[in-house]
Amino acid sequence: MPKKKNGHFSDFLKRKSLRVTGERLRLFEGVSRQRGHFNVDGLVRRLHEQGLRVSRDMVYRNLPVLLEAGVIEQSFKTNRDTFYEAAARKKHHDHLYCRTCNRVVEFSDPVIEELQKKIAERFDFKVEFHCHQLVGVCKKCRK
Amino acid sequence: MPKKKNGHFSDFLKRKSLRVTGERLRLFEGVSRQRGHFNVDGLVRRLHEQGLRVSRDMVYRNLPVLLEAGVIEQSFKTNRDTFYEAAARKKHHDHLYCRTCNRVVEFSDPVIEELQKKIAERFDFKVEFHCHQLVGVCKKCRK
DNA sequence: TCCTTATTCAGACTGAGTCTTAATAAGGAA
DNA sequence: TTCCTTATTAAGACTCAGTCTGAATAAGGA
Repeated sequence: MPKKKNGHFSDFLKRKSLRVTGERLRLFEGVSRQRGHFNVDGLVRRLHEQGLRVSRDMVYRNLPVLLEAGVIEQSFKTNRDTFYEAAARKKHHDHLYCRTCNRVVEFSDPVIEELQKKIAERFDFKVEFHCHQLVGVCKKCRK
Repeated sequence: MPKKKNGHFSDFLKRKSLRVTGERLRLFEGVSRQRGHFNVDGLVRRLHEQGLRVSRDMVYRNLPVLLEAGVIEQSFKTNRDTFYEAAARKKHHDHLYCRTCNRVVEFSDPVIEELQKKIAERFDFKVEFHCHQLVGVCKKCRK
Protein backbone atom coordinates (compact mmCIF):
# COMPACT_ATOMS: atom_id res chain seq x y z
CA MET A 1 0.00 0.00 0.00
CA PRO A 2 1.85 3.10 -1.15
CA LYS A 3 0.23 5.45 1.35
CA LYS A 4 3.41 7.47 1.49
CA LYS A 5 3.41 8.24 -2.23
CA ASN A 6 0.48 10.61 -2.11
CA GLY A 7 1.49 11.91 1.31
CA HIS A 8 3.21 14.93 -0.19
CA PHE A 9 0.20 15.68 -2.32
CA SER A 10 -2.33 15.52 0.50
CA ASP A 11 -0.02 17.64 2.63
CA PHE A 12 0.02 20.14 -0.19
CA LEU A 13 -3.78 20.16 -0.32
CA LYS A 14 -4.06 20.71 3.43
CA ARG A 15 -1.53 23.51 3.33
CA LYS A 16 -3.65 25.19 0.68
CA SER A 17 -6.88 24.47 2.63
CA LEU A 18 -8.15 22.39 -0.21
CA ARG A 19 -10.16 19.32 0.57
CA VAL A 20 -8.41 16.00 0.48
CA THR A 21 -10.84 13.95 -1.54
CA GLY A 22 -10.59 10.40 -2.77
CA GLU A 23 -11.06 11.73 -6.29
CA ARG A 24 -8.05 13.99 -6.00
CA LEU A 25 -5.81 11.30 -4.58
CA ARG A 26 -6.84 8.86 -7.28
CA LEU A 27 -6.23 11.49 -9.93
CA PHE A 28 -2.84 12.23 -8.42
CA GLU A 29 -1.85 8.57 -8.51
CA GLY A 30 -3.18 8.09 -12.00
CA VAL A 31 -1.41 11.15 -13.36
CA SER A 32 1.85 10.40 -11.60
CA ARG A 33 2.31 7.11 -13.34
CA GLN A 34 1.78 8.49 -16.85
CA ARG A 35 4.79 8.54 -19.11
CA GLY A 36 5.42 10.93 -21.96
CA HIS A 37 3.42 13.92 -23.08
CA PHE A 38 -0.34 14.11 -22.82
CA ASN A 39 -3.13 16.62 -23.37
CA VAL A 40 -6.22 16.61 -21.17
CA ASP A 41 -8.44 14.52 -23.40
CA GLY A 42 -5.63 12.06 -23.99
CA LEU A 43 -5.03 11.81 -20.27
CA VAL A 44 -8.71 11.11 -19.57
CA ARG A 45 -8.71 8.43 -22.24
CA ARG A 46 -5.58 6.80 -20.82
CA LEU A 47 -6.94 6.85 -17.28
CA HIS A 48 -10.20 5.29 -18.44
CA GLU A 49 -8.25 2.55 -20.18
CA GLN A 50 -6.44 1.99 -16.91
CA GLY A 51 -9.77 1.56 -15.12
CA LEU A 52 -9.85 4.95 -13.43
CA ARG A 53 -13.14 6.78 -13.71
CA VAL A 54 -12.49 10.53 -13.95
CA SER A 55 -14.39 13.20 -15.78
CA ARG A 56 -12.77 15.62 -18.16
CA ASP A 57 -14.07 18.47 -16.08
CA MET A 58 -12.53 17.02 -12.92
CA VAL A 59 -9.15 17.01 -14.64
CA TYR A 60 -9.54 20.58 -15.89
CA ARG A 61 -10.60 21.76 -12.43
CA ASN A 62 -7.61 20.17 -10.77
CA LEU A 63 -5.06 21.13 -13.38
CA PRO A 64 -3.97 24.28 -11.51
CA VAL A 65 -3.63 22.24 -8.35
CA LEU A 66 -1.50 19.57 -10.00
CA LEU A 67 0.63 22.23 -11.64
CA GLU A 68 1.15 24.21 -8.47
CA ALA A 69 1.90 21.07 -6.48
CA GLY A 70 4.52 20.22 -9.07
CA VAL A 71 2.89 16.91 -9.97
CA ILE A 72 2.78 17.83 -13.64
CA GLU A 73 4.28 20.56 -15.72
CA GLN A 74 3.28 22.21 -18.92
CA SER A 75 5.27 20.71 -21.69
CA PHE A 76 4.46 22.39 -24.99
CA LYS A 77 1.58 23.78 -26.97
CA THR A 78 0.39 23.02 -30.45
CA ASN A 79 -2.15 25.17 -32.25
CA ARG A 80 -4.88 23.12 -30.72
CA ASP A 81 -3.81 21.64 -27.41
CA THR A 82 -1.65 22.17 -24.40
CA PHE A 83 0.47 19.16 -23.49
CA TYR A 84 1.67 18.25 -20.03
CA GLU A 85 3.83 15.59 -18.45
CA ALA A 86 4.35 14.08 -15.04
CA ALA A 87 7.06 16.17 -13.46
CA ALA A 88 8.57 13.73 -11.00
CA ARG A 89 9.67 11.38 -13.75
CA LYS A 90 12.56 13.37 -15.07
CA LYS A 91 14.36 16.65 -14.81
CA HIS A 92 13.12 19.77 -16.51
CA HIS A 93 13.62 20.16 -20.23
CA ASP A 94 12.39 22.16 -23.23
CA HIS A 95 11.18 21.10 -26.67
CA LEU A 96 11.83 21.12 -30.36
CA TYR A 97 8.51 20.64 -32.12
CA CYS A 98 8.22 19.58 -35.75
CA ARG A 99 5.08 21.10 -37.17
CA THR A 100 5.10 18.63 -40.05
CA CYS A 101 5.25 15.25 -38.30
CA ASN A 102 4.27 16.56 -34.84
CA ARG A 103 7.25 14.81 -33.34
CA VAL A 104 8.85 16.31 -30.26
CA VAL A 105 12.50 16.29 -29.28
CA GLU A 106 13.53 17.26 -25.78
CA PHE A 107 16.55 19.33 -24.91
CA SER A 108 17.83 20.92 -21.76
CA ASP A 109 20.42 23.59 -21.26
CA PRO A 110 21.49 24.63 -17.77
CA VAL A 111 22.93 27.91 -19.07
CA ILE A 112 19.58 28.94 -20.56
CA GLU A 113 17.82 27.97 -17.34
CA GLU A 114 20.24 30.09 -15.37
CA LEU A 115 19.82 33.09 -17.65
CA GLN A 116 16.05 32.79 -17.39
CA LYS A 117 16.27 32.87 -13.64
CA LYS A 118 18.37 36.03 -13.80
CA ILE A 119 15.90 37.72 -16.14
CA ALA A 120 12.99 36.89 -13.83
CA GLU A 121 14.93 38.36 -10.92
CA ARG A 122 15.73 41.50 -12.83
CA PHE A 123 12.01 42.15 -13.42
CA ASP A 124 11.03 40.92 -9.94
CA PHE A 125 8.79 38.38 -11.57
CA LYS A 126 7.71 35.17 -9.82
CA VAL A 127 7.89 32.56 -12.57
CA GLU A 128 5.53 29.63 -12.15
CA PHE A 129 6.43 27.87 -15.34
CA HIS A 130 7.91 28.70 -18.66
CA CYS A 131 7.23 27.67 -22.20
CA HIS A 132 10.27 27.37 -24.38
CA GLN A 133 9.82 25.60 -27.67
CA LEU A 134 11.52 25.83 -31.01
CA VAL A 135 9.02 25.21 -33.78
CA GLY A 136 10.07 24.19 -37.26
CA VAL A 137 10.75 21.23 -39.48
CA CYS A 138 12.90 18.29 -38.48
CA LYS A 139 15.62 16.67 -40.58
CA LYS A 140 13.44 13.82 -41.82
CA CYS A 141 10.58 16.03 -42.92
CA ARG A 142 12.93 18.17 -44.99
CA LYS A 143 13.90 14.94 -46.81
CA MET B 1 3.39 56.78 -52.41
CA PRO B 2 5.36 54.01 -50.73
CA LYS B 3 5.17 51.52 -53.55
CA LYS B 4 8.54 50.23 -52.54
CA LYS B 5 7.34 49.22 -49.10
CA ASN B 6 5.37 46.23 -50.32
CA GLY B 7 7.88 45.44 -53.02
CA HIS B 8 9.62 42.91 -50.85
CA PHE B 9 6.36 41.28 -50.00
CA SER B 10 5.14 40.92 -53.57
CA ASP B 11 8.57 39.60 -54.55
CA PHE B 12 8.18 37.05 -51.79
CA LEU B 13 4.78 36.03 -53.12
CA LYS B 14 6.11 35.62 -56.64
CA ARG B 15 9.06 33.59 -55.42
CA LYS B 16 6.61 31.26 -53.70
CA SER B 17 4.31 31.18 -56.77
CA LEU B 18 1.54 32.72 -54.76
CA ARG B 19 -0.76 35.18 -56.44
CA VAL B 20 -0.13 38.83 -55.86
CA THR B 21 -3.61 40.03 -55.03
CA GLY B 22 -4.78 43.45 -54.00
CA GLU B 23 -6.19 41.87 -50.87
CA ARG B 24 -2.83 40.49 -49.86
CA LEU B 25 -1.01 43.75 -50.45
CA ARG B 26 -3.61 45.69 -48.49
CA LEU B 27 -3.38 43.17 -45.68
CA PHE B 28 0.39 43.46 -45.74
CA GLU B 29 0.26 47.24 -45.46
CA GLY B 30 -2.37 47.16 -42.76
CA VAL B 31 -0.52 44.61 -40.69
CA SER B 32 2.85 46.29 -41.11
CA ARG B 33 1.72 49.49 -39.49
CA GLN B 34 0.26 47.85 -36.38
CA ARG B 35 2.07 48.46 -33.14
CA GLY B 36 2.17 46.16 -30.16
CA HIS B 37 0.76 42.69 -29.72
CA PHE B 38 -2.42 41.53 -31.40
CA ASN B 39 -4.42 38.34 -31.83
CA VAL B 40 -6.32 37.63 -35.04
CA ASP B 41 -9.69 38.93 -33.95
CA GLY B 42 -8.09 42.02 -32.46
CA LEU B 43 -6.21 42.62 -35.68
CA VAL B 44 -9.37 42.35 -37.77
CA ARG B 45 -11.12 44.79 -35.46
CA ARG B 46 -8.24 47.28 -35.67
CA LEU B 47 -8.06 47.05 -39.44
CA HIS B 48 -11.81 47.62 -39.71
CA GLU B 49 -11.48 50.68 -37.49
CA GLN B 50 -8.78 51.89 -39.86
CA GLY B 51 -11.15 51.48 -42.77
CA LEU B 52 -9.67 48.32 -44.20
CA ARG B 53 -12.18 45.66 -45.12
CA VAL B 54 -10.71 42.20 -44.44
CA SER B 55 -12.40 39.02 -43.33
CA ARG B 56 -11.24 36.99 -40.38
CA ASP B 57 -10.81 34.03 -42.67
CA MET B 58 -8.61 36.02 -45.04
CA VAL B 59 -6.30 36.81 -42.16
CA TYR B 60 -6.19 33.21 -40.98
CA ARG B 61 -5.46 32.01 -44.50
CA ASN B 62 -2.61 34.41 -44.96
CA LEU B 63 -1.11 34.03 -41.52
CA PRO B 64 1.40 31.38 -42.66
CA VAL B 65 2.40 33.63 -45.56
CA LEU B 66 2.94 36.66 -43.36
CA LEU B 67 4.88 34.57 -40.89
CA GLU B 68 7.09 32.99 -43.51
CA ALA B 69 7.70 36.31 -45.22
CA GLY B 70 8.80 37.68 -41.86
CA VAL B 71 6.13 40.37 -41.85
CA ILE B 72 4.86 39.27 -38.45
CA GLU B 73 6.12 36.92 -35.81
CA GLN B 74 4.43 34.90 -33.18
CA SER B 75 4.75 36.72 -29.94
CA PHE B 76 3.20 34.72 -27.11
CA LYS B 77 0.25 32.53 -26.32
CA THR B 78 -2.35 32.75 -23.62
CA ASN B 79 -4.71 29.90 -22.84
CA ARG B 80 -7.09 31.20 -25.43
CA ASP B 81 -5.25 33.13 -28.12
CA THR B 82 -2.04 33.35 -30.02
CA PHE B 83 -0.61 36.85 -30.19
CA TYR B 84 1.55 38.24 -32.98
CA GLU B 85 3.35 41.46 -33.73
CA ALA B 86 4.72 43.23 -36.77
CA ALA B 87 8.28 42.01 -37.07
CA ALA B 88 9.93 44.88 -38.89
CA ARG B 89 9.23 47.30 -36.07
CA LYS B 90 11.81 46.08 -33.65
CA LYS B 91 14.36 43.39 -33.05
CA HIS B 92 13.42 39.96 -31.81
CA HIS B 93 12.56 39.53 -28.15
CA ASP B 94 10.86 37.12 -25.76
CA HIS B 95 8.21 37.63 -23.11
CA LEU B 96 7.39 37.59 -19.44
CA TYR B 97 3.65 37.10 -19.11
CA CYS B 98 1.75 37.86 -15.91
CA ARG B 99 -1.19 35.52 -15.71
CA THR B 100 -2.90 37.77 -13.17
CA CYS B 101 -3.00 41.14 -14.92
CA ASN B 102 -2.21 39.79 -18.42
CA ARG B 103 0.54 42.34 -18.77
CA VAL B 104 3.52 41.47 -20.94
CA VAL B 105 7.14 42.48 -20.45
CA GLU B 106 9.63 42.01 -23.24
CA PHE B 107 13.18 40.85 -22.78
CA SER B 108 15.91 39.79 -25.12
CA ASP B 109 19.08 37.90 -24.47
CA PRO B 110 21.65 37.35 -27.23
CA VAL B 111 23.28 34.50 -25.32
CA ILE B 112 20.01 32.56 -25.15
CA GLU B 113 19.41 33.22 -28.85
CA GLU B 114 22.85 31.90 -29.64
CA LEU B 115 22.40 28.78 -27.53
CA GLN B 116 19.07 28.09 -29.22
CA LYS B 117 20.69 28.28 -32.58
CA LYS B 118 23.32 25.76 -31.50
CA ILE B 119 20.67 23.38 -30.19
CA ALA B 120 18.74 23.54 -33.46
CA GLU B 121 21.95 22.80 -35.35
CA ARG B 122 22.76 19.85 -33.10
CA PHE B 123 19.39 18.23 -33.94
CA ASP B 124 19.52 19.36 -37.59
CA PHE B 125 16.26 21.17 -37.08
CA LYS B 126 15.14 24.07 -39.27
CA VAL B 127 13.57 26.47 -36.77
CA GLU B 128 10.86 28.72 -38.21
CA PHE B 129 10.01 30.49 -34.99
CA HIS B 130 10.29 29.90 -31.34
CA CYS B 131 8.07 30.51 -28.39
CA HIS B 132 9.87 31.50 -25.23
CA GLN B 133 7.77 32.89 -22.45
CA LEU B 134 8.09 32.94 -18.71
CA VAL B 135 4.65 32.74 -17.12
CA GLY B 136 4.02 33.82 -13.58
CA VAL B 137 3.01 36.74 -11.42
CA CYS B 138 4.53 40.20 -11.67
CA LYS B 139 5.74 42.35 -8.79
CA LYS B 140 2.58 44.48 -8.60
CA CYS B 141 0.20 41.53 -8.58
CA ARG B 142 2.06 39.96 -5.66
CA LYS B 143 1.36 43.26 -3.75
C1' DT C 1 -9.73 37.94 -74.69
C1' DC C 2 -10.29 33.50 -72.85
C1' DC C 3 -9.37 29.82 -69.66
C1' DT C 4 -7.55 27.63 -65.80
C1' DT C 5 -7.02 27.62 -61.20
C1' DA C 6 -5.75 29.98 -56.92
C1' DT C 7 -8.03 33.06 -53.95
C1' DT C 8 -11.80 35.15 -51.68
C1' DC C 9 -16.24 35.39 -48.99
C1' DA C 10 -20.00 33.75 -46.13
C1' DG C 11 -21.22 31.02 -43.10
C1' DA C 12 -21.33 26.45 -40.98
C1' DC C 13 -18.55 23.43 -38.22
C1' DT C 14 -15.04 21.48 -34.61
C1' DG C 15 -13.34 20.85 -30.29
C1' DA C 16 -10.45 22.64 -26.25
C1' DG C 17 -11.61 24.82 -22.35
C1' DT C 18 -15.26 27.06 -19.29
C1' DC C 19 -19.48 27.63 -16.79
C1' DT C 20 -23.97 26.29 -14.48
C1' DT C 21 -26.81 23.70 -11.50
C1' DA C 22 -28.02 20.25 -8.59
C1' DA C 23 -26.26 16.47 -5.89
C1' DT C 24 -22.61 14.83 -2.90
C1' DA C 25 -19.14 14.51 0.60
C1' DA C 26 -15.24 16.64 3.52
C1' DG C 27 -14.31 18.28 7.79
C1' DG C 28 -15.33 21.25 11.73
C1' DA C 29 -18.40 21.81 15.87
C1' DA C 30 -20.89 19.90 19.56
C1' DT D 1 -21.05 9.98 16.42
C1' DT D 2 -24.31 13.37 14.29
C1' DC D 3 -25.29 17.61 12.23
C1' DC D 4 -24.22 21.52 9.41
C1' DT D 5 -21.76 24.35 6.36
C1' DT D 6 -19.50 24.73 2.30
C1' DA D 7 -16.16 23.02 -1.09
C1' DT D 8 -16.21 19.62 -4.58
C1' DT D 9 -18.16 16.69 -8.03
C1' DA D 10 -20.92 15.07 -12.41
C1' DA D 11 -23.48 16.06 -16.46
C1' DG D 12 -24.06 18.56 -19.90
C1' DA D 13 -24.67 23.09 -22.10
C1' DC D 14 -21.96 26.90 -23.72
C1' DT D 15 -18.04 29.91 -25.81
C1' DC D 16 -15.16 31.14 -29.26
C1' DA D 17 -10.42 30.50 -31.65
C1' DG D 18 -9.45 28.26 -35.55
C1' DT D 19 -10.84 25.29 -39.63
C1' DC D 20 -13.44 23.76 -43.46
C1' DT D 21 -16.85 23.91 -47.46
C1' DG D 22 -18.74 25.44 -51.62
C1' DA D 23 -19.85 28.91 -54.63
C1' DA D 24 -18.24 33.30 -56.67
C1' DT D 25 -14.37 35.99 -58.18
C1' DA D 26 -10.11 37.44 -60.16
C1' DA D 27 -4.93 36.67 -61.22
C1' DG D 28 -2.09 35.68 -64.77
C1' DG D 29 -0.61 32.74 -68.54
C1' DA D 30 -1.76 31.46 -73.47
